[in-house]
Amino acid sequence: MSKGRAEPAGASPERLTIGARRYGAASVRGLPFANLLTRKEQRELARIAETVTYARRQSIFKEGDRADYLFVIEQGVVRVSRDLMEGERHVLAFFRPGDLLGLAEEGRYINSAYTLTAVTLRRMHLRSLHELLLSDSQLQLRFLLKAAHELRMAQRQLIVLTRKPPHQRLATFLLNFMNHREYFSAVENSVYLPMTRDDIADYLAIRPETLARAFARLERDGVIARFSPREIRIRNLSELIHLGTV
Amino acid sequence: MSKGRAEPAGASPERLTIGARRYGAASVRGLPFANLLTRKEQRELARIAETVTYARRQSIFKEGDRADYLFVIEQGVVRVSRDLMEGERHVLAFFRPGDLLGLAEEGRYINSAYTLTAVTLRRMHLRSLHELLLSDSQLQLRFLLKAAHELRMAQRQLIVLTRKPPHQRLATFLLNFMNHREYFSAVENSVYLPMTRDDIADYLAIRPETLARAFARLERDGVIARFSPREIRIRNLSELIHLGTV
DNA sequence: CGCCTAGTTGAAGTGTGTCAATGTCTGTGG
DNA sequence: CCACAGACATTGACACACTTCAACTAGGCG
Repeated sequence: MSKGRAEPAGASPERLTIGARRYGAASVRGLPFANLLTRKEQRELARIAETVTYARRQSIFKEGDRADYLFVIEQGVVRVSRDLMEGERHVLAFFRPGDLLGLAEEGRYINSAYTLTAVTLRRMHLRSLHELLLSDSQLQLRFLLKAAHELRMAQRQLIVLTRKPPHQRLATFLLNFMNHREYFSAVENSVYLPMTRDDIADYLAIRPETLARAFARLERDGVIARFSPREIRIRNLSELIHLGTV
Repeated sequence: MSKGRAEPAGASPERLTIGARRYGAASVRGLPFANLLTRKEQRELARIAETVTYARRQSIFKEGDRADYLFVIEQGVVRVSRDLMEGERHVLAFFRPGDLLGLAEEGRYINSAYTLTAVTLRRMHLRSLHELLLSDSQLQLRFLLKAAHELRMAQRQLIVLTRKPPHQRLATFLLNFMNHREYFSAVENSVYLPMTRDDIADYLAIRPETLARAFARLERDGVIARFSPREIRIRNLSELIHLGTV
């Protein structure tokens, strides 16, 4: 069964092996995602994009850095966060393949981006992207729809974080991750979480201790089981959905 | 001085008189707003837009309604909210002139919109807007930038609502309103709030009682003074900024 | 002028934050 | 491959802030 180890440091990010169970490959095409790029649009972008790779646990950019590029994630998971006063930190999102990275204001990134796994990105100079979007309005519409999608997600998250108790925030979070093949094994009914408890706590706007109690509660109520801190088995999906649906 | 009365029910929304003090006229052009439309772009939009007006305290649309139109606010204030379980409600925004109204998903509005004052809107059929945006990529870029702006605001709000105590959320809220000529009188240093305490509480994700205590605290600390529930005088701006800046 | 709604204030309950200690994993080096 | 160190995660006890429940006040509209 599961040995409960974390993902191997040198592993290719598209194949994460958890115990004996293999988590499927990530692919930009074929993900159950709204607003993804068509092949033609990807080719268009490829003309102005260059591929860059980052190792695990590296900073891509920090808030306040000059924003020269917009990134599209090809592979891996990126943590997007903002620093608050006195070492506090808010995690705004965990971005995965297909997501757009690099929200800026007045030429500066407003968030920091950090790789949780090895990551492959396509980056585009804002200047050339600007030109391309003006010349290809179908492509631009994709970006607009993607932005609208992000806006809906942000509003959703706002409601979850301000109105739901910790165990329901956690339920919502787990459901989110179950929607992504790379980190959900349907055979074992288990989710692999590629981030630490501190990351999740900062994402759900609670303390790590409170998060631990939320995990304990879901486990006590038979909703989940914990193999290891990062591998969670779903034991009662309908109850999880009941708790986690906004 | 101020008679502390609420805005007159039949008043034209572009001139709100508070006591002896007159609050300036609202205008789409000239507002200190990023991402506003140029005159040329407004003419473009005008071709497919029709002007509609709503009286005060009316529903424009409800969440779940078929989304046929996107709205641009010309005059007045619109409350955007989402219903939660059991009569609870979250207010996502108070929209003013220049704001885009009508975020939808799968052909349905995801929020409800309600007028707090008399409101003038321009509404555009999504179908014709879709066409227009594809044919005018400069205009589409405006919409994209506006969406990015909304996204930044949502992230900001997320941090305020999850990390700041009630009196600081209130400070942030008051500062927001001070940025808008229609509701801020520089001469008297006073802000007029066109919504009820319940609206503000639902926006700040606190109970009305907690909001009342937050008002009391800012007043006790000499930051504000209350003429009437809806008219607030700013007594210590730098402290308000200190408290309310994210 | 009086009723009804909106707003404020007080007192008690509850859940999350905080502080501290213990337990457990992970990734390193031998 | 194994063992160990340090980071990560969990659990318990207590404090405090917001919520809840209730009473009271004030303002606006009929």
